[in-house]
Amino acid sequence: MARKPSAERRRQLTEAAIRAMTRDGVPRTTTRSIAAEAGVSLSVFHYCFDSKQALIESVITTIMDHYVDVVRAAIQPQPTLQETIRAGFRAYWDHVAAHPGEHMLTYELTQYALREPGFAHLARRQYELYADTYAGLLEQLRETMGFELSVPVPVLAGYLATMTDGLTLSFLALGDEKACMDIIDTVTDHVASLVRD
Amino acid sequence: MARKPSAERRRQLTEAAIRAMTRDGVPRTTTRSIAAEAGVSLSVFHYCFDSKQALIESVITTIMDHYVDVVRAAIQPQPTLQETIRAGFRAYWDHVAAHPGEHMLTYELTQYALREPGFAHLARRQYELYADTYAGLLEQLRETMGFELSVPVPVLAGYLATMTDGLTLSFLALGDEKACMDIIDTVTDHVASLVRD
DNA sequence: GTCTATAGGAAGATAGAC
DNA sequence: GTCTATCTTCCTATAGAC
Repeated sequence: MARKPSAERRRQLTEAAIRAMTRDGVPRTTTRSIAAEAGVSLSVFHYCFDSKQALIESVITTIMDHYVDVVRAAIQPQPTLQETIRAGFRAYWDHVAAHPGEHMLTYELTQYALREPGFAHLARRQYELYADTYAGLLEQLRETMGFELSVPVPVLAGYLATMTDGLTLSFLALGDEKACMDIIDTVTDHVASLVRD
Repeated sequence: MARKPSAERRRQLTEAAIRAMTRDGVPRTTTRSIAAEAGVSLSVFHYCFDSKQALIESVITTIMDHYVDVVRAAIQPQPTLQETIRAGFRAYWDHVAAHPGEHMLTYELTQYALREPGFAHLARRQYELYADTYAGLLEQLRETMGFELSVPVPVLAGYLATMTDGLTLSFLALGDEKACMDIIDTVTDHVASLVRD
């Protein structure tokens, strides 16, 4: 195999791990299967990462960045807040339907982080990031569109983040897209009712 | 060890498995640790269950029954729908705060069921049960209190189930009880606004 | 039904040559 | 930096005596 600098190998192994975990689930993904997916031998793995734990930490931070990009890309300002929320949910939803395994993986990694001693801060950061991303977008919309909310921005952001999370999980378990759309409609109507011009 | 009928041993092992999984997480719980927790030898385990998979199926169905009991016990009719929802969330919340590990376990088992071939129906049944439980309670309240809703009962039930699920996960990751209460207040206000006498 | 003992394999991590 | 070969440990599951 061609010699590569360690940093690039680490990226390569992290991406391979994400593919393997998406396909097989976190508990069934072994260092061997990751090395095979990356096309390198097992000892290359341990040359680049001190342990499997160290790789998983790299996977978690990488996945989190991907996830925030998805949410950020989904939310594009529309004429009204209600339309923005609805379009945002819809765009996010297309991503979930197209890549369910990736979203399932985020839940598995959250569970892993909550169980593994010393990893709890990663789960916390993940959920803070969700809420902060929504809060930033709401704040931005509030300024450009000039409306007021009858609920503090951080509370509404937490509400939307929680809703997104619950809906995704429900869809992964039930696969009932229509039920999710009905709920999204209820939520968007609710958000619209919180706007005061 | 005293001889016991197989059915009782199965119950004993299932309860021991739930304790071990709550403590150690699903992936780290081995047949050995379960047998040890139950105070029996490893071969007793395999005498009662064909495989580890068979035991986990027993664990999932048992946990689901427990969970529905918790939700059902939490929701007691109050003078108004809003108060009922609020009191229900609060009672459910006390259970989550008192037994976070148990609730974390339900998510781990959902993930397990979604990944394991032939177990997907268990995850689906679990989420159907959540929604059906809420729908039954809403229907019951609607009849005894005589109100109408501007949203179909199944949709509102799905909304509440999704919200419960998302909130629980958020609490497990962040541990921010106040943020959850703020969101619950927003939700209860929302539900109240859907009532038409 | 319950036990001890063990088969048989797969996991994470390392050794040492190149 | 990368390889093959191996160490050590732990797993699920079974065999066979009592």
